[in-house]
Amino acid sequence: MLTESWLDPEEFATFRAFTSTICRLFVLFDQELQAAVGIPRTYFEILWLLSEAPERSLRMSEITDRTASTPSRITHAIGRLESDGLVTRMHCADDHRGWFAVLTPAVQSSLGNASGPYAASIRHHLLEPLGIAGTQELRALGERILEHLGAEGDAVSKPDKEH
Amino acid sequence: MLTESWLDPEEFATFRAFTSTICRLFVLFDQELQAAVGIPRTYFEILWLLSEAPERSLRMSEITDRTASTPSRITHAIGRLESDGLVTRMHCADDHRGWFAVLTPAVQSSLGNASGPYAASIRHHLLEPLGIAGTQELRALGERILEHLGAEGDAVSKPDKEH
DNA sequence: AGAAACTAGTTCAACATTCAACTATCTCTC
DNA sequence: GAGAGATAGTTGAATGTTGAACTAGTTTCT
Repeated sequence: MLTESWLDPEEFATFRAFTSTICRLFVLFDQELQAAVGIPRTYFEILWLLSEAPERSLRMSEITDRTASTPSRITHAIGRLESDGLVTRMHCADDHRGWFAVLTPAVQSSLGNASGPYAASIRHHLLEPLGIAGTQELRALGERILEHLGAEGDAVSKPDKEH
Repeated sequence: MLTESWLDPEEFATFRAFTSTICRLFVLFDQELQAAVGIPRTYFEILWLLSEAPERSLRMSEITDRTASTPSRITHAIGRLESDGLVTRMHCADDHRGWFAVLTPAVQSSLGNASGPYAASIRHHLLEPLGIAGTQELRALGERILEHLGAEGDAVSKPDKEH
């Protein structure tokens, strides 16, 4: 152990099992999508969000928030998706600082192939092994953590508040 | 929705809650560690592994496995940690293809500062909101998924088996 | 109206990750 | 013991991510 204030074995085991599982799942999903569409999972999540949005479009900042990402990353991501012809940018009329990312019609056909296998992979590697009960448990736990993160508000973005 | 074979709302909600929670947690942990030691979380995990290992050393391949990573990534990571003076490489006597990564004595003091806040962050953002019962549930779920991944063996590495 | 502060998004450079060769060693089999 | 195939790890180029500095538009306050 690195210090005496380290996690106790119980906590440690949970953290490890948790993160290691996630990492392995993410790797699988990434491979699946890379093979199917040639884009990373994080980029596919953006297309997914857009596909559900009204007008198939979202503000850059909205994408940033919903993907728990950063403005910079989204700028780069949309840049690449744009040059792939999957997305276009549209200037925002209300707020001239803002931009919308809009799904192109082309994307519909080119991604139909991807979403099926991706969904299958999620079902196969995450949902099936858990079963219905486990799936509900997992969702409840995830939501509890998220709630807690949200409740802390700005304290989260300033970790030095802890001391 | 991108296609008719997409996830149903229940499955969708679970997957979203799950991944979004993880991403947010990982971002927090990353910031914490970046501030404390100036290395990414994934690199810190390697140091953590090494600190627990006998002789404070592990084979490259062992690190690859335990971090659910790739050989290339570990090579690069150890390369950086080495040039930071946190790790050294030691040729493996038994198997001349192999190398050990060994924690330097220097690292003990320089990481003592980091592990405390990191542990606190894990406790604060993950374990506390769940409570003891939730923590145990989470571990059980993680292990179930992992078991399933393991059970599939090589089928996992060849996703085209699904069709 | 005009300055200060804030917000949306981009840019650039440093850094991390991936993927596909590639080298070196080991193991198995004939 | 020689050759085929497997395993351990590295390399380098392409790609993705981060963080700080920046531009431009918007709000707020007086």
